[in-house]
Amino acid sequence: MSSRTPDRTPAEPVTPPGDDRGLRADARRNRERVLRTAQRLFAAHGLGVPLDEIARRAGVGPGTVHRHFPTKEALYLAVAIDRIRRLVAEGEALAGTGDPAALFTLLSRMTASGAENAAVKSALAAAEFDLRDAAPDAAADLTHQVARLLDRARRAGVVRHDVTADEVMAIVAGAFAAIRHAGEDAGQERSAHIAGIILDGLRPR
Amino acid sequence: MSSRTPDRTPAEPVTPPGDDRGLRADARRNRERVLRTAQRLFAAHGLGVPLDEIARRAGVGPGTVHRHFPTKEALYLAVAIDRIRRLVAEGEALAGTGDPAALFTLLSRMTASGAENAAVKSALAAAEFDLRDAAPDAAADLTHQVARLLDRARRAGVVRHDVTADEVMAIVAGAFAAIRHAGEDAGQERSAHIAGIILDGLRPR
Amino acid sequence: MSSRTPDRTPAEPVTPPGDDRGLRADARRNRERVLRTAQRLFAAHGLGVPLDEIARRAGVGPGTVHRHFPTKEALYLAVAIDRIRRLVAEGEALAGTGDPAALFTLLSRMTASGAENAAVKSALAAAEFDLRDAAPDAAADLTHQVARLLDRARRAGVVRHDVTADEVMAIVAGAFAAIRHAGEDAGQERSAHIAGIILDGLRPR
Amino acid sequence: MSSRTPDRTPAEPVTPPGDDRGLRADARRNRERVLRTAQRLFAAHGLGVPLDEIARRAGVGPGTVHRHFPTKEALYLAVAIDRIRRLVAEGEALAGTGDPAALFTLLSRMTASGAENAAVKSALAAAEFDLRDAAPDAAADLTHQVARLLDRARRAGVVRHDVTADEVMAIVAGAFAAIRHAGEDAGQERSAHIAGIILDGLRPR
DNA sequence: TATGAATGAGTCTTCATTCAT
DNA sequence: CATGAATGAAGACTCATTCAT
Repeated sequence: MSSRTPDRTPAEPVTPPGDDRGLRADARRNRERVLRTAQRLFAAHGLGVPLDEIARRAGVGPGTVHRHFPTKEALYLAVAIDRIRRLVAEGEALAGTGDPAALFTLLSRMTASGAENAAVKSALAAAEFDLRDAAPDAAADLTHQVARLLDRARRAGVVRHDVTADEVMAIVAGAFAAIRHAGEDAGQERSAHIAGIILDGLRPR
Repeated sequence: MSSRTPDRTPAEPVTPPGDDRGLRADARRNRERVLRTAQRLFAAHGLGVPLDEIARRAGVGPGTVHRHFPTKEALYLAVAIDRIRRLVAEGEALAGTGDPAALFTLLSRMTASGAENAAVKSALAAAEFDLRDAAPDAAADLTHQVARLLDRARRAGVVRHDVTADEVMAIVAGAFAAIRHAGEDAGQERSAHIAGIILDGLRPR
Repeated sequence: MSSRTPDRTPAEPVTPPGDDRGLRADARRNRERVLRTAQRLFAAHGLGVPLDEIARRAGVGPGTVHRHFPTKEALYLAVAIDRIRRLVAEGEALAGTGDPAALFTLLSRMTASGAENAAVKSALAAAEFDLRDAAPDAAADLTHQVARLLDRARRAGVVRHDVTADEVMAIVAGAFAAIRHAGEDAGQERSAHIAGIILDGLRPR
Repeated sequence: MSSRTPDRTPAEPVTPPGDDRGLRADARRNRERVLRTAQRLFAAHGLGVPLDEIARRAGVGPGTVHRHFPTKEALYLAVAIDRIRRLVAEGEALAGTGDPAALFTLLSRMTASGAENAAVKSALAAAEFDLRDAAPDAAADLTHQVARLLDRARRAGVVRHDVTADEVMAIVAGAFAAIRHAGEDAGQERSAHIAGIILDGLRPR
């Protein structure tokens, strides 16, 4: 590349960056495709999906997967962290509204099923690896976000008092599992119903 | 049982037998050891534990594991079915008491953590294979048992009306996952608390 | 056994003995059943048949097979030697008739298909182990028998002169293989035809 | 070929390609090495040779063998099909010469021993798996080729009339077995002699 | 002695990771 | 940088052989 095109990079970080800053456009596109494909496949078939399969579905070679994610665990992590970042961002936005029931809105969104959340369901519910060990920062951010909303809800009297943010997180993970247990084919409505029942347990008696 | 009815079960083992009737004494002992070891290891480390590891820990050769459980899937199943059988038996006993809240007693027992239930947690929560496909009879028995108790609880007005037996099963699976998510080290009390919150969602508003 | 029944063993060796002299009646019967079953299964499915399968089909436990034939190779050998012994006996009988074409009669009988010879076909044709290494005596006996008949046929001018007994043996092995290649379902007639063509090659031009 | 026809095959490899077209140079080289090693070892020690041994001798890892031949059976097949392809090609060439005795030339070549044919000997003679089931096309091609030459030989009166192409194939298989039976160490001359005697059976009486 | 359960070395196969093209 | 072939350490499973009942 000639020195005539130096003005390209400074404008970059519009979208929340992963670890893909400073990559060539094609490299970034590949990283993104691998990440999305991995989310889809992990969610659908568990963490046992072969990397070669992910590479094939993403339309790249296995070597490319390893260039971006040096080990399989790194790919798990990237998938989970990516989802969590989005949830934290959502929580941030909800916190801005001042709604005392924002906690439930966030939790509902988290459990609202659909392909989008499948990866989180899988990653958290499967518990085959523990996010809190692997990506303490991201997990802490999310828990912290939840803690803020929980605090507010508590002050407004819309949530029971004997529950901690950690427990809320565990219960959300449980809701994921329940939905997943109800079956892939359960449908939005059924899933929402189940999640609703579980979240109802959080309301004051 | 009073000592007045000694002619009923003298030849019968006390615990409900698995598929191990008619085996030689040593074979039954080994089968049992493998099954227990598998429960423990699956619960602790997921379904990915090598069979050779299970064999080693059970103090037998890998061939012995295969004699009793021809494939790894057969071992998963045997573990899960064994646990479910016990739950069904518990449900049977509770049904006999006439307590209208027996449903919650059973669910609490199901979720009551401890090594004993760890395998069910793992087997159901992981959902890496679906019991309802693999052992329809055992799963149906359990659901049926739950349905009976749910019906009674409904008539007594101690459970919300908009929930089905299948949904209760899903919610229990969710509670397993939540407990598991809370961590191996969470302790009985904490686990019971989380399960309690989730089950509270089932009570009438 | 009391000393009052010492007259039993001397009368034994009426049928050509295997290695089963001095066995109890039931033990001998088991040995025989294993041998026949092995012949049948080796012929039908090759030397790879599991010993457990042979045991099961013979209606005995695997331990019993090993009592009589300490290794699998010992069983191969016993099967092959048994067949060869019978062929040598047949050759002996034919040699007594004085028929100059007795060689062809023997060879035809050897190739005459049917279950009876299947084991030899397998054992010789497969050549997965070499009889001449493993049971030099039996093989030498048979070759020697063939040599005698070959010599006589030669003197009568009914066989080509440029062929040795070893080559005749090889050609017979070839005929076995040809019949086997023609298919299990070929039928007596077809098999005889093929064997006939091959043996015709031995006649003087 | 004279130098006057250079425009026919410039871009074509000389040996008929297997399924290795379009492979990278190193991949093709490895595939070839595995194939040749497998031919050699199958011929020398039967189909029971461990894949790991083949890999080791070929100087590749076991995974590489599986990349090219996903199962062991696929490797058997590839070996056998490769040999048959060459024989069909030879038959094709011989058919072009117009020689009425071309059948015998082809059969002699087929039976001509040496390392080259060892694999076919093994594959056909062992009959542990049936080519006609596994690779009907290749086997049919060869039989068809033989049928053509047989027909021509019959019209020229150099072969007996009561023999079919299938029987010729069986007899060739028998000749393989006979040669093999005569021993690895028999030498070209001895092998040719035995094969000659067997093929003589095909000539008119 | 017969049985059949147990053993454990050995087999095929998979797949995360490395490296030549 | 991307590709995809190669690697090789496991993993599930088989089966000849041994040994307790």
